[in-house]
Amino acid sequence: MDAPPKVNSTAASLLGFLHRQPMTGWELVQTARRTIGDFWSLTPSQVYRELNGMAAAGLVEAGQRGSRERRPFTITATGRAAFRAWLEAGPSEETIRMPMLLTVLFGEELASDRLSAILRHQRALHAARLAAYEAVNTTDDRNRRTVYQQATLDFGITYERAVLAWFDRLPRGLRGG
Amino acid sequence: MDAPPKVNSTAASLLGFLHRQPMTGWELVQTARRTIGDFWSLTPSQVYRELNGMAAAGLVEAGQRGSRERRPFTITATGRAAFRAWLEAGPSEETIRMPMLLTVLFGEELASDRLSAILRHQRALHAARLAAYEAVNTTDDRNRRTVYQQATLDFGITYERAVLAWFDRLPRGLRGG
DNA sequence: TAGAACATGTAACGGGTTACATGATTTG
DNA sequence: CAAATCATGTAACCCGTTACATGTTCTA
Repeated sequence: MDAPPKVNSTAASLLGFLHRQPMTGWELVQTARRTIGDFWSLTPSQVYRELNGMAAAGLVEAGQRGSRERRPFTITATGRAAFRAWLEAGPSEETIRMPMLLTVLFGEELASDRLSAILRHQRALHAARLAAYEAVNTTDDRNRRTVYQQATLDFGITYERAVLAWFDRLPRGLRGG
Repeated sequence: MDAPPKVNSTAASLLGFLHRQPMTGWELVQTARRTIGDFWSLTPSQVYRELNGMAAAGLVEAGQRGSRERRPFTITATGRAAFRAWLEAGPSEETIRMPMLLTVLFGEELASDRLSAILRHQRALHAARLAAYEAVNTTDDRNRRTVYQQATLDFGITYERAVLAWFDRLPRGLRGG
């Protein structure tokens, strides 16, 4: 009857990965980078801290230390319940923070060639990200991805294409010569 | 020769607004919500804390308290230098955090009608945001907006349209219905 | 004139970021 | 075998969020 402890999205994601098998902190870092890194950033520090916190709260259990101080964590029944509660609650509200748009908004204070140089650089970063997504999308075997994984990849591609289209529709004054 | 103190994007934005005239914390909150609120969230608490910090660092100066404990802040020469340094440096790297995509990725753990209900709700939120942007774009006098303001508005519209298109291309299993 | 909304803050917490430490393993 | 890199963490800081307090002005 006790409600399971509330977890944040980072902790919940770790619990999600631990459903399949026990993992060490490092393995979780790698898994997270690979599977959610494109839309949910995290650092090793966070992972180790969350694991300690979740162990204290009984959501995971630490196993025996192996070589190199490596310590596998196993999800508990409480951990599964906490993950499920987080998932059922639906996504928390998206907080949009776009540093580039701050630069654009205050752009009149900048020399116009400096602003357009900054924007061209930003465009290149987005173009590179799009290329990476499309490479994965076309090269890798599609059947290796679940519909859920494919949906997140599609989001990335759709987003980056839209951003590039925005760059290319900027007035000349901002886009540069 | 002394490098100006480094400021974060929130503090820098406040300095940007203070270029025109001295403002109180509350006025800054309103101005920020109105002009950058769509792509840079901030709370009154942050504003008051940043103002105190910047006053201690000599970037702004607090004026006489007026009625209702109201206290106007004026930007200093150091403050202008710090703002300029922040602006010249270009935007910090965008950290993308999309809680909704976490829900999608772990979606196979959810009952499929629950997932599609969540996604339909999210779609409605984005549709509402797009409608609000487009209302501003078509109703308000375009000549009241600088090219910089128009560019950020265009970004919002482009982004929300792309997100809606993504929703509408999801496989039936995720979209429901 | 009582209650609502406005305006101005402080305090505490949560969690993301950065810096640092240290032993294990790999590689030149 | 020395240097680089891997792996595992701790500590401190920064800053966004939430909760709370309090006086002021407006409105029914």
